[in-house]
Amino acid sequence: MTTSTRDGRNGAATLEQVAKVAGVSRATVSRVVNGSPKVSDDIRRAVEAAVAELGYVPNRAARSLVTRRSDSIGVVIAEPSGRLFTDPFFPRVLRGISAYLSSRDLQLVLLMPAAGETHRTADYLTAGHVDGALLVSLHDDDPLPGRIAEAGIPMVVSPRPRRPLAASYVDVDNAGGAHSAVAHLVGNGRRVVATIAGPQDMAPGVDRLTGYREALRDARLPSEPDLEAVADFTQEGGAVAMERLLKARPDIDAVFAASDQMAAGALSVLAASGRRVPEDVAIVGFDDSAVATTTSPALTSVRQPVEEMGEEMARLLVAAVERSDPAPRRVILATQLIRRASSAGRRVP
Amino acid sequence: MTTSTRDGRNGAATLEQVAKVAGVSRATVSRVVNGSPKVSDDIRRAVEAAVAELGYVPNRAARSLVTRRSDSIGVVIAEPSGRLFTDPFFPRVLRGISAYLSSRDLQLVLLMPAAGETHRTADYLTAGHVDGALLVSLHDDDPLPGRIAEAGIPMVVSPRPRRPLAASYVDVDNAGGAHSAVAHLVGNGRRVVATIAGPQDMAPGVDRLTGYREALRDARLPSEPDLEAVADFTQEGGAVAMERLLKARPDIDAVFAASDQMAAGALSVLAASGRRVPEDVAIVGFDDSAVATTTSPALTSVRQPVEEMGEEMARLLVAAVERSDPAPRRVILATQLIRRASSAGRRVP
DNA sequence: GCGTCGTGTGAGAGCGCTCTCACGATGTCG
DNA sequence: CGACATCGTGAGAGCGCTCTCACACGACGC
Repeated sequence: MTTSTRDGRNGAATLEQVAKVAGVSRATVSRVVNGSPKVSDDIRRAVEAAVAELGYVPNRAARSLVTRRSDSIGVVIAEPSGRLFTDPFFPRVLRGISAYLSSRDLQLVLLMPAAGETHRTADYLTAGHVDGALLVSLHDDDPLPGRIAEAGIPMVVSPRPRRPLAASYVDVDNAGGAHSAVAHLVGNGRRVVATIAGPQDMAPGVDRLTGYREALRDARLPSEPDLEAVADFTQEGGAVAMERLLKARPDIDAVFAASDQMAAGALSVLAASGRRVPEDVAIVGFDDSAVATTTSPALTSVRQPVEEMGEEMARLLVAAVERSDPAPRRVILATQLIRRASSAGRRVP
Repeated sequence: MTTSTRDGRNGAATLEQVAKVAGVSRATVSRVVNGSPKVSDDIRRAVEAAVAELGYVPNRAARSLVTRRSDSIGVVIAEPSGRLFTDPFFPRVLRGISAYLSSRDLQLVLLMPAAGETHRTADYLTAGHVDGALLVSLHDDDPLPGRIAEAGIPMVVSPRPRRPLAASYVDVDNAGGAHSAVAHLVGNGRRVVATIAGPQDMAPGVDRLTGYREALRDARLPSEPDLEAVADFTQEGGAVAMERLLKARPDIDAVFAASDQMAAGALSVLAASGRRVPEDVAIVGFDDSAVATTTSPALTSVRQPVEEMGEEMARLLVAAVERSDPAPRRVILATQLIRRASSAGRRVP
């Protein structure tokens, strides 16, 4: 290392300077920096030495200008879907996304549009500021995916969109997770298994309900409307749903809630009604969030590989951007049932 | 609107084309787009019409290349500080940051470096890819702020750094919040008030402990080492600390925990020891996170204006970038005590 | 020994924008 | 009525990079 090191930003070295130091042309330095194979070994070494000496970092703007790629990916996290404020789902997805993008030297541009900013967000994404978009947790009626598809920008969404959409998606096996939860309850001797379902305008809500029904059918238990209450993934919603269920069917001996938050709400209602958990009523949640361990008793819950989802989304998107491969792909990740006290033991008849 | 609309990205209109349609020069269009005052009204209108007609959006890369500004801000969220996975603090801060940046048409580039990537992150930030940096929740020994300061990149950190640092910061009034929590407990007739403190290598941990001590002093209650246990903001840590406290001082009648997670851990230990909350022992948490309402009883907690913190950080940073004003500023936001069942009522002596 | 090819390198154009500077038109003053 | 500001506009350079194309050079075949 000699005298000249990078000094902040304004003194940043340019290709030109590296070329002069290495005694080659600008074009050759560019080739080395971009890993072109058609450079002789000795020249490559000379250039690399010059790059190191000057602390050269390519100017992204200049490169983008000519390549017409921004080397950045937009990540859209939609308006507070309750989830935003109650469990650390988003940071974990972002971690997964970030890990993959940074390994590929891509920028993660985060967009958290407020309500009513859909238009603005779509404008931004379609203006060529990003090479692709990752859409997390949109509602089914959001016009964003449509606008992006129209503009021909590659995208990957999660969860599974319920309307047909020419886009790749990544999701967890919601139905399978619900199925395993209910099978677990039935396996413990429960016979009157209710569910507090999530909102039916999002795939996770729908799929978890489907999984519940299929598990009952597989266990040859009747699936009754009385045993199903739809709520909104929140604690308050879960509490209200539980009250409704108990009123209709006081003989309930197990509950599968489609989120931990709703399970927590149900728990307080069960306690208030004088029922013991898990002795009288067993309960299983979904998400395996922080809440699951703070309730008493702690919640059995379905864990999803959240970071992995983010990583997989990023991987699919980058592949689509690079190969400009329009064939949509689907990735479904497995869930895992985490057993805790809320569904322990076996009911004594 | 005529035939020519923007078609995705490649067909994007350029200044040149807008100029031709409007019948003026490229320079004039540039002036209009950038809001220069020295353009006559009729020409301005003509240009604006042409811009609308062509759906013109300035090319960020080209602009950056000449202005030598990236119009983007780096936001660094450090390695899982526990907090990342247990409460929705980060999404909320990000929301605040995002809201302000998008109002100023600035890109939010998110960095979530994994352990050991500090060097890489610093390289990125100092390479001129961003105009400024927001550092959230770093540990005191993180070398990142130093590197950034060295490179002369504007930055704002949160929480308050404990080592002297020539940077602006935003934080909540941790000491004040803790003080109000303890005053509340004392006001309810509690006399043996313990605390489960946070890690002492971060300002929030230190400041909340300080607030606790000051409140005891103000209430003319003795501050005893026996009544203080340090934990790590997690539920497990809180449980262990509570056990330690009970062993040393079985007569404890109130606990101030520096996080809701720790309060939740303490709650389970108190229950296991046969103590009733709030009748025998009252407890107050900090953060007012989702956990606070799922425990039983629900936790009284100190609420912090998280979104506001993010917004304020962004505001300070943008001001520093624009005015290249190196004078560090400090902003401390007020907290609010949210009363719930865990500290209700009054002890019957 | 001359054409032909392949291979590594350099010259140069140009990506879309901003910004300085020059210039013509208009207004102001002595 | 000429000298001089003032103001709005246009011409043109140049930001740092990539990429096409031409060229020099050695290897090869006839």
